[in-house]
Amino acid sequence: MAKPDSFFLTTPIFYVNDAPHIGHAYTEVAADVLARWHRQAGDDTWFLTGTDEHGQKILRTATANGVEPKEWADRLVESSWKPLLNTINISNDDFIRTTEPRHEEGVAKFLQKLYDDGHVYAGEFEALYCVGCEEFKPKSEIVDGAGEFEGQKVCAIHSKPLELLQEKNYFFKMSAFQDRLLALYEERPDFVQPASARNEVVAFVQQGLEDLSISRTSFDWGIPIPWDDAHVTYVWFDALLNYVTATGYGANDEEFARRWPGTHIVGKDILRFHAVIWPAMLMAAGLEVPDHVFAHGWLLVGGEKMSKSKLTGIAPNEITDTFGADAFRYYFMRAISFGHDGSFSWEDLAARYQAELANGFGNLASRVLAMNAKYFDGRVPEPGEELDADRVIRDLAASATTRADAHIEAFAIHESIAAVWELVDALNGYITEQEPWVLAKDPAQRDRLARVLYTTTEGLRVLAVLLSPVLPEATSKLWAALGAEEALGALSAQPIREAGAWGKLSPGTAQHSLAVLFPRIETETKE
RNA sequence: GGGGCGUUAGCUCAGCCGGUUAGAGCAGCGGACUCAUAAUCCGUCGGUCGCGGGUUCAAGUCCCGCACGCCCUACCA
Repeated sequence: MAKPDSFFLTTPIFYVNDAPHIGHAYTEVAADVLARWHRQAGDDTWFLTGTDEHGQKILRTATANGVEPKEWADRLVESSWKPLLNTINISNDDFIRTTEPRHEEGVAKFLQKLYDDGHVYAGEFEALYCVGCEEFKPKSEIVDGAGEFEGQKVCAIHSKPLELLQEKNYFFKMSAFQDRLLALYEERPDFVQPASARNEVVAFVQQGLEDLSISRTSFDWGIPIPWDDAHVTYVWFDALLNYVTATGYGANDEEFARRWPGTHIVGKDILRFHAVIWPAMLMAAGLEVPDHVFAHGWLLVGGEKMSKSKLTGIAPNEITDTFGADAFRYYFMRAISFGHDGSFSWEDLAARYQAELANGFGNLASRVLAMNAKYFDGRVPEPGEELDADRVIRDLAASATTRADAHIEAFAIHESIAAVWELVDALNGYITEQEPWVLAKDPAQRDRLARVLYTTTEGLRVLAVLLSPVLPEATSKLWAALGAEEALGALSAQPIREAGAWGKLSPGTAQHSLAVLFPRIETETKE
């Protein structure tokens, strides 16, 4: 059992053959925000991501490009996937590739363990095979034939009849875990989240589980089955194991005990692998099941699921080139209820950037620092007596911090940001009501002016900390401008759950000029 | 075929176990203010809560039916 404050978070590993699009980036950002929050809260955080590099598809494209599959994977990892993490500012602690020795050795150990314990047997895998595709087809790619193939099953891609073939495979006795899985979902209602995802999983398992074919012989780009090297491991079985092979399974017991079990963030399209197959595998191996499996929704573009085949796929840098990584992160985390499908549109992105980031938060920072510079020589003012209006802000800072943390704990990232944003809005309103520029004209109101600006400055300090997991770049600039870097140390070292405690910035602290955090972006003319 | 989800202001969405005149943000309109990235603040316009029945003193909120959209119904990562 990992320590109570252990927080091990994962994303699915990228299938290297894909082209990165905002769906991949969305998963990464969500996980990154959670990881950054927990890390800054002082939890023993470990954030893992990586790449899935085996399987027939990769072998095929590599061959088509005239290179070895490993070389092909190397190329894609370096040219596409690692740069993606950079583009959106992901703070992963580790990056595992399924072609690394630590993974291949771990998978072999895991398989051998299951085999030795009688969870694996040799059997016949019978399925419909497409000669055109040169592979067995999943049900989703099998359709009823028409015309001359009326009454037959045909390949969805080639529209040609499929052949029923057998292949000797090793099977994992997943069916034996049906009752234990159902008991798991029952006893731990938050194991699969959100509830809608849990319901689907329960309904699925209740229909009855079949055993899972976990080896292939028709190609060799994969991890060999330890006791029979004529077979390679089925890619999903291989891929899921990255979560434990990256944290020391079978190699570093201390590290493994420290990290596992973890929490998985996945897209709802691969929920079943993580909420059914994966826990069954772990049970068979005598390991703990994950803490949570959280399925997020899809990004909808024009009301449809985003996909590259429909030309709705958008590369993350198309957005970050114009709006920046912070805006990318903020937009998807704020505008979409985490766990639900969400609509993406350029109009909405641009509108929120303008209204919320530029006019709301960015401008707030500008006006406060400008007044400190103008009225207090660029230093944190020595505050006068606190009045009710000031106390309201202080209380809100504390309550927003508490609520934001609770929402993160519940994977409600959008709610967390909304709670923090109440402080942004309240500060803008407070400034307008207190009219510091009027106070500044009356020497008798000097203390009052100082209190008002002290309140807003502390408010900014709280915001910088609370928003740093979502807006790492902008908050870092703000932190430096507040003078907090010298006075309080690095932003990333500020305990986030205590951000709302008032009075951290001492009067007299020297501040610095702040470059515009979110510059206005000229509205593009639509063609 | 079976199962599940969704349908609330122009747009994107909140509305928990049914209970005062259905909410937010954005967009629109009017006003205030000037510290600030022509930004902020206030006010205001705007909804047959998909349709039809039913239960109830009371339904967006529970039940039944219908329409439209989407998802799942096992080995594509």
